[in-house]
Amino acid sequence: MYTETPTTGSTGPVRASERAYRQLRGEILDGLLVPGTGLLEVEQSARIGVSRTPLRAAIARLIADGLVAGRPGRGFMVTEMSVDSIRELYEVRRALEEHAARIAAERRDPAVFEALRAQFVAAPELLRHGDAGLRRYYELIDEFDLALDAAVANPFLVGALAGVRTHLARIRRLARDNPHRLRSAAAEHLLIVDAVLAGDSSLAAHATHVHLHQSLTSVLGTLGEAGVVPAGPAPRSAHHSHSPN
Amino acid sequence: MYTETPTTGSTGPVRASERAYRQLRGEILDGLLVPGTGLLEVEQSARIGVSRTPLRAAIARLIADGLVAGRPGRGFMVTEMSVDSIRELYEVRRALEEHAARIAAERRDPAVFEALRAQFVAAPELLRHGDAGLRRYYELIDEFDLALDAAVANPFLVGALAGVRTHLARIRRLARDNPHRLRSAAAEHLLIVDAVLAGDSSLAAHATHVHLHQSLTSVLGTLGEAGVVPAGPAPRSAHHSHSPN
DNA sequence: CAGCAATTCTATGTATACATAGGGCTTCAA
DNA sequence: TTGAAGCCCTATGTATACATAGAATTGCTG
Repeated sequence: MYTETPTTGSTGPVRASERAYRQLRGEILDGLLVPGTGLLEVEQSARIGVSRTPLRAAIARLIADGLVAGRPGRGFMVTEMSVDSIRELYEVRRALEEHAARIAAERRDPAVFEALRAQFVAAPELLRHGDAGLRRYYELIDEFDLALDAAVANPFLVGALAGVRTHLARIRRLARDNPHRLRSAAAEHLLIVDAVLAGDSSLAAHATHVHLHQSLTSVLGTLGEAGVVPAGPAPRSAHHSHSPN
Repeated sequence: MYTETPTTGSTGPVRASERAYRQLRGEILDGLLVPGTGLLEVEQSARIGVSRTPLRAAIARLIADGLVAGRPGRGFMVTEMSVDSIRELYEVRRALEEHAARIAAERRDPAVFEALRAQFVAAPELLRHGDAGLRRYYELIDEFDLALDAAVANPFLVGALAGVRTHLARIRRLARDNPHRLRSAAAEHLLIVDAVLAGDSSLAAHATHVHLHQSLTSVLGTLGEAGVVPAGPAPRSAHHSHSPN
């Protein structure tokens, strides 16, 4: 309460670069900044209300996240999400999440996954409660991811998964899940949770594989119906591509 | 010798931030900047010969790479490499490289891996030629990695692997490989190449698993002999940990 | 009318000056 | 002597002014 806002609560760091980063990232993930949009430093810094310096820091982080690509001389651009890149993303996601599920089954805290299990059992009911239920369902997915992260207890793996999930958020927005798919997904999640609870690492990995296969199939199906860019020139270099040598 | 050379050829971008990034990254990977070293902006910018602005950009990239961690208020620090973090790194590395090997076996260009095969067959001979041979051997490993990257043709996976390999370079420096281990490693690589050539994705994955297991065992053995930090407080967050929400 | 080249304009890259926050040290009091 | 409180100093965070490179446009020439 020393500044202007009384008590913002948990929003501790009010650094300008942090604000710029969160706003731009949110807008890209929400699709407000359409892929291909050129990000001009002066324009964006004026819009967000920060100087060019913190905005450059924000853009640097977005480039590291793979959400923004810098053209050689001319400006920056929100990266595209082609169907090919979605396939590629799921390829990495499978590798990481299968491994994470396998490890989680070995190291999990039973109490946490018992609680998750109960919620996934109730998920189909949840999905009958319109938009609010849908939001709650996605929160449940986030809790599941967090529980998995805590179980694997591996900063490298968690970091890699975080990078994948970033791009996943963009895809989730493109492909509007239908209720039927969501109910199936809940059942698949339940199986994974059960496997983790039982300490069955092999089943956890295979169930994750199946779930991601179904998820990708659904996403590609939705995108096939709608008019999404069918192939695209591929988003050069997903993560940071600063090759030092 | 990079500064005043008239035409360095392929080294196009002479941006100050790029120079600072490469120099700092190289020094961290080579162990010149000991883990735990505090990086002061003014000090480093004066030493490297750039202003604070490009140096901050360089540090931002190093943070994204996981080589540098920023303390809340007070400065930056070269991240530690504990034995635990090495185990964690190899856990991710196994997941990614097994998957990459599996995919490479399906999509590889036979000619490329034929050439690699010949070189790995000749590797044991190479390792009898002292330091020059050793350098050539490591170049061969790099060629192998590049061939794998080209075969998987997945920017996301390649990017994730690049991140892992960055940290691996630091470990490689800590754990001086003995000639016996290198000969075994060459044989293991040969098996992987053969599996990829044969299009046997399952064998490629399993051979990679075995190779990485042996590699980790060797590294941990070497570190056990020498006096390396046995556990450490774990390097908080390997990759970027800017949680937006 | 088409192609090439020079110029200009724009947006990034860099440097520096200023604001601010956090930590360490000193000093005073109990 | 020890504890705490306040001051100072240092290092990061931010803003702005300047340099520079690349691209598009426009004009000229064949």
